[in-house]
Amino acid sequence: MRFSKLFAPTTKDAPKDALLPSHIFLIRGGFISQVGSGIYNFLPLGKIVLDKIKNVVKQELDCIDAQETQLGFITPSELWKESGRYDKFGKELLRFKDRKSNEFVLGPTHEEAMVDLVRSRVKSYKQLPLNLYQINIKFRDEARPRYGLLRGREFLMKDGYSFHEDEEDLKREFSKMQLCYENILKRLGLEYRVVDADSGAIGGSGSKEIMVLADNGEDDIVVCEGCDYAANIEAAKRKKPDFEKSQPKQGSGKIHTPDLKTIEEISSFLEIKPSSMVKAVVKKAIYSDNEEIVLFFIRGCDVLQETKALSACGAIEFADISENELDNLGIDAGFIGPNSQKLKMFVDLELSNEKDFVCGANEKDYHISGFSFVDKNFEYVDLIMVQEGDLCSCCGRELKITKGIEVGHIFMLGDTYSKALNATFLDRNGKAKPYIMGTYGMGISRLVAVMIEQHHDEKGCLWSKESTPFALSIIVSNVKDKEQLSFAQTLYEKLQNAGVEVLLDDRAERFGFKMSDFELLGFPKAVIVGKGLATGEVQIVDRKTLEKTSIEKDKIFDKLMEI
RNA sequence: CGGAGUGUAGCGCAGCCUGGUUAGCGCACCUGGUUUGGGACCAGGGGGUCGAAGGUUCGAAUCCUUUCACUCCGACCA
Repeated sequence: MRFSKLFAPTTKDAPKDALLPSHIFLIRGGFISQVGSGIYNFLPLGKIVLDKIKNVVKQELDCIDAQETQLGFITPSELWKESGRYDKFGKELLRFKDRKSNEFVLGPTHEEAMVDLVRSRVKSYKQLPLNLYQINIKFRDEARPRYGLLRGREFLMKDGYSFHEDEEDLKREFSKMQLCYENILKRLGLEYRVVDADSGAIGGSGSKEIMVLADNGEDDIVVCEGCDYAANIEAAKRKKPDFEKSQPKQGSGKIHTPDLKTIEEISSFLEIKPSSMVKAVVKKAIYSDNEEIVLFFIRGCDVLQETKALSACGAIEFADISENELDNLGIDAGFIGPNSQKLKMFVDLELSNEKDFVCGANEKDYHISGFSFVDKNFEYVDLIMVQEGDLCSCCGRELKITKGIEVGHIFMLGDTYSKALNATFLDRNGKAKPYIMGTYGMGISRLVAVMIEQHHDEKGCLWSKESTPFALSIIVSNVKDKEQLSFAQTLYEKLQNAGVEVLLDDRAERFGFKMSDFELLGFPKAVIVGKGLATGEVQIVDRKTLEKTSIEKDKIFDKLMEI
């Protein structure tokens, strides 16, 4: 490709909306342009990168016998109603009607559509397992699109679905998919972690997220320094710490604590450690058909992890709760305890069988000490947020918290969808049974941004070998110099014939302008054909180090073919 | 969905408070010339229903009302 013909409008200034490096450089380099909130055009350079990443993903998937399909972007609402997600999915699901008033949705994910495709055609265990995927546009009407391609409303995603006769076979496929995803990220040159994840509302028996490490990531992930344990903060576990015990001088029983509501106030008043107290967290849980107040009890020094709390009570979300509402229920905020509680409540797992706590007395201005969980029949679940410095439950080393961007999520779904959609096959005993399913997503357009988020410098992009739009740019320093131009052109044609993806920067611009563009666009290498040519030399520039190496002009072709 | 902000040329902005001929500036763009190893210089030039609708006024980019779009913080994010 000749740069003089390439549609790549680069700019010197960043658009005011762009904050993250990936967003700034993709816009400045003319890779993408914004159409509307969360919707982007891909210009030629962006399209090449997108296709390259797509091809890597496709190649790796085809290697493990997954088969590519393409489902309709627009899905009839019927299917969504059948699975029950039409109402559950919320406002992210864009619904509309056609001219005949038939209802449709823009596909945000395709479990329903894929099950529908398979259910009438796969009726025997002999046809299983089956792994189908597509790489296609998705639309989710996000409440708040942001960060360019990282969180768009319209985006390109690879979504795959596997069908099995039993859980065992699903587990086998799940591990295979994990390896496949890891191979994809290795080929793209990305540093990543596979982390335990919360399965969320989609349910199923287990899920893992593939996180690319990046400072601007939206997710907090917990990683162990000693072993390969890693988890999303929403699902992270820790080794139960050895808490120092402390008792109030007042002894056990009811203690008058006028107007002392917070953990800090009471712990300093009674001269005890927060870890010897029980904290009550009140939430209003919203379900699809009703709502209720739920109490969560955790150790005074801990923090409630909301996602864990949500899955404990099975609610869709938590809403804020006002002092008035508490008053109406006869609850004194600041004095809530687990004892003889009428409301629905959950207790953190680490508190089970522990004793000697100070907690609220369920009476204004009073706390009780000496409270024991021993032999108390509460519902114990993991509720706490892992903090930096907690210890790993696997190896006991320290846990660190770092930022990541979710680029893939793999689920062992089980039969949730196949049951809901009545999708069954005949097993070895001739009995009808719902498929056991897995689902596997990977954000392709998000990966374009992630490449830059992880690999850039202050001047621009740093594309890896598998993702770069061009392997090499030949920069003609002065196109009016006939020698330079003709040497560059000859080299360009030779390289092209040898199958190298090469760009010839033959624009009538000054040297500095072209170098800056090269740095912004981020191809791995450039050859400068300039004034050195008079003495028989050209230069190779390495984008990463920005080092220039002079080389005899007659040896440049062979040298380039080596790299 | 709650809070804040911005819409004036392709991009970045000034003008608005205090209404007054043809609405400015920088970058980009076009023509000619000089230049050519780090985003050149000189000269000339093109490009705007001032987000939209309505109102006040002799007169609106400017004041008022409504509305739309976009951005940021938060909530949310199979």
